[in-house]
Amino acid sequence: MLNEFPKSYNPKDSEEKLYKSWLENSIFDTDSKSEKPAYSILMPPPNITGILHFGHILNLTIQDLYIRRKRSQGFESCWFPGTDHAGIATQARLEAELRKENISRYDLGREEFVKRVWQWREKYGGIILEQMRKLGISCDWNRTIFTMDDGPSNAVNEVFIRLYEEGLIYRGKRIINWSPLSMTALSDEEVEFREVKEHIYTLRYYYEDNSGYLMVATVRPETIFGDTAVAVNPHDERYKHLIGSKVRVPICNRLVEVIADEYADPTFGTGCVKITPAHDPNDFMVGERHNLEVINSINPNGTLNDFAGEFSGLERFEARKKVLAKLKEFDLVEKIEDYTHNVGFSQRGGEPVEPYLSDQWFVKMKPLAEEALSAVLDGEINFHPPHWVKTYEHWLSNIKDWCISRQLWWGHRIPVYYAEDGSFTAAKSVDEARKKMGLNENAELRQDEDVLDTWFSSWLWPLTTMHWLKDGKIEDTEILSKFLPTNLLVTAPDIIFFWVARMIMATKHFKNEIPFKDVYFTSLIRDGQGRKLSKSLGNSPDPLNVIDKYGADAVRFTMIYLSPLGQDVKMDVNVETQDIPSVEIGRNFGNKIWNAGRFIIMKQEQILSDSGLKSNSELLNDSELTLADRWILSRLNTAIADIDDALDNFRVNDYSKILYDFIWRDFCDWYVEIIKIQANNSNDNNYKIRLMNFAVNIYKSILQLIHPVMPFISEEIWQLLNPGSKSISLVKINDANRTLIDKQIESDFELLQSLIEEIRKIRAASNLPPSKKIPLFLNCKDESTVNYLVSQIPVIELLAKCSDTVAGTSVEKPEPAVTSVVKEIEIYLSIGSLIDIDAEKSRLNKEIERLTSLISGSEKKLSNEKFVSNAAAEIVENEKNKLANLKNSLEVVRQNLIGLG
RNA sequence: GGGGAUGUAGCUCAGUUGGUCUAGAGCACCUGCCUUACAAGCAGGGGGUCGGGGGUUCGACUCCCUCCGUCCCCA
Repeated sequence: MLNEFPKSYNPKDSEEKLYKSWLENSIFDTDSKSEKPAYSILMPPPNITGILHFGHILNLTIQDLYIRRKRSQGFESCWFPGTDHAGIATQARLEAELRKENISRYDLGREEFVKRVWQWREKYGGIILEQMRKLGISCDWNRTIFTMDDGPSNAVNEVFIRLYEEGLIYRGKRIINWSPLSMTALSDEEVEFREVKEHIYTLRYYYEDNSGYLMVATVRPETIFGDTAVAVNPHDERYKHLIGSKVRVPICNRLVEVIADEYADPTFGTGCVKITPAHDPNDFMVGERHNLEVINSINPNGTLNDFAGEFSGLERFEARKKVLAKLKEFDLVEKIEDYTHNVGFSQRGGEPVEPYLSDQWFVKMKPLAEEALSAVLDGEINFHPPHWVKTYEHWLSNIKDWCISRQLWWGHRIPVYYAEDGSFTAAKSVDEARKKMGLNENAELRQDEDVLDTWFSSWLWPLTTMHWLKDGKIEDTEILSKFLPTNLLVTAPDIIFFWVARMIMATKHFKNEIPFKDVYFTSLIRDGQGRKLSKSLGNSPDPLNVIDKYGADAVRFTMIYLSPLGQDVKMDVNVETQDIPSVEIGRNFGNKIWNAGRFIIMKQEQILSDSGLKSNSELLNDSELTLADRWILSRLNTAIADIDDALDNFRVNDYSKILYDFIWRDFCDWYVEIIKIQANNSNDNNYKIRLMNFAVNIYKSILQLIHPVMPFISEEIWQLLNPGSKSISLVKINDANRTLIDKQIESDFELLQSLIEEIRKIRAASNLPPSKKIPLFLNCKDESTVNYLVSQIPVIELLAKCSDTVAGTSVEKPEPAVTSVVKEIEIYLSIGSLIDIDAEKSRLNKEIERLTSLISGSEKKLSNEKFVSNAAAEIVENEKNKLANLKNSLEVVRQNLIGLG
């Protein structure tokens, strides 16, 4: 037995073995034909280039917690896993590999390149899912999908075509966010704004007749080659006379008109602003209003083009320096000032994005946004914490069209076909396109070169995971009718727009259904200094190492324990050792549970072997239940009810604290100690067996309660207690039995606890060694208290290290003694010569001081007529009782002090 | 500039509709214990004018105003 139950829990021995057995026993598999009520969660698909980080750990733990809990409550509990293809990241990964071979994707050609990406994906794309298994998560792996699989791809095509036909997808020439590094368009959401310290340059734009110049301020002098006007505000008196005249763009000497437009802010800079329609979204709009020429002077890779003359081919920031030098050379710079402003950076490559004029595909968002907004505002979908609703509402109310085309090769190629005359249509195939366009079957058609934004497939996740339009036709699958809407989505708030909002849009629009009922936005993980975990700061340990050191259960529990709803999680990170020491909380707790189990099992076996009796499953009779037995039943059921409440309201952090306090404080510190007493004080072996069966039952409930967050250790011990059982998660968990919750018993027990704690305190204050048993005298106010305490003498004596207890209503104080009073029970410890009179006097004096100040506070309150007349009768009554109690205690302490001489 | 969150013990946080006793817990710190489930443990202790100021109220950590600090999102 001891082999099976080492002194401390070793997760390494259990985790791999148990996970394997769960898979072998198909514990996580689900059946859409099941009669059981459904519960489902969609896993936010990690991308195939991803590796596990602490954000995932928190996120996955919360999902697994709910899935496992619902499974044990008898639901058909299905967690849908999968991965997304991450267009830009994956393509970049492969291009980096190709660079090592000294080739580019153009050398390979599109078809070959895509083939290589698939090969890469086969090899590495599942790594993150493998890593996730180390955490013990219980998703239905049979249902794993990948956004580039045929099913999801068919759905993407179908959706694109439908939206196109509804007029919700259109092609347009617009200024979009361009990534010069990835050489593709980005959506607005993929751009991050950061404050950057730069300069503002005031340049001289000479009048046509060179009689003077206009001062024009710009932060981007390298874009002058695209200037096609200078704007002033129509109400700006300084420049009114110049409107309609021409000025000379520095260096290139092109003449451009001075135009009047409200966009020019008279209070900013000189009040004159150069207009470069191809390189600034605001300028573009000015250009449209004034019908200006649009000159694109920058190449897709961020270098200047031939419009820049001698600067052609220079990278944009390099070009800025060179252009500036030239401007200075010609004395065209009026002044240079420091200037701090916001610059957009690509979330992917990290480089500043280039506002870029190009043909792209867009989704018209307004009509989709309206449905999505009302689903949340009307309470069909609930956000936790609810304050995210405001963010959501703000975004949807100010929504702009979504740029969905990407100039990449890896992704869903846009299902649009162009004829030679430039006309085009969206279709599932060339043939269908020809038919739609009324062309003969030999007509040459060219498919759009671009692919779709990865999120254009992710937003269909609630549908594609359930095989909607897998074949392009069937919209109502058995899975959908069973599991949609899903119950819960757990995600980081930074993808609320990218993904959450768009899934609501798509599911509403295409299926007229909500994708999920509740959305839990997880906390951000930060280090001890409040910084985000990041590779470059080196404060982001590999979760797999941490799991390896402490065990998956410890990591899971600690994360939940440290993560309050709606607030960031701070975890101390030791950068040198790449350790997270606070995971000890979870490890220690796991070990505590382990040892409590170890004790109960060992005790049970010891009783059986000592008595020679056979084990049975008889429990304690009602009449045999002691106060402590009833108390632990009451506490257990209180804990179950509280846990239900916490989890129903998405307070996972409370759930972990309820468990921690109940298991450690109530069960281990008090109940297990009392079991020892109850077992040792009885000669009835059959009673002892019943007692231990009773304790084991409580303990099994504990395992079931802890299982959602600590699946491995709970399963491991469950197997020891129930040899042959397939899994703890297949055993239905009981609801709270509220008839066993007894507040009177709890308060009786609290009196016992207070008494024991008070005795321990005065023992400690008198430096009495724990090994020394002290005779105890208790003087009580009434007979019922005496009777109650007498019944608890074995417990008091053992837990407070006392002996020869005398309890009564007129117990004399022994001399010399250390003394105290708690809840109107006078306590005397007869310690003879061990007493330190001076120390005892000073302790009592301190106590008198404390009580006196409390009494004066209470008296003041009660002498306030307004308090007595305004406050609720119950409150006043309580205050009076409190005062009486304090006065009584004070009197006792005073007498005790006098007694010391 | 707009919106949101947050400020309670050295650190991380609880504190439910204002009165429950004397503001709690974990970690850290100090003291004493290998009390045969657990030293990854047990028992005890010190430590807070609840960010500052004002207001409402008999009574404010809790409600209102204002200021200050920190963080996030959007423009």
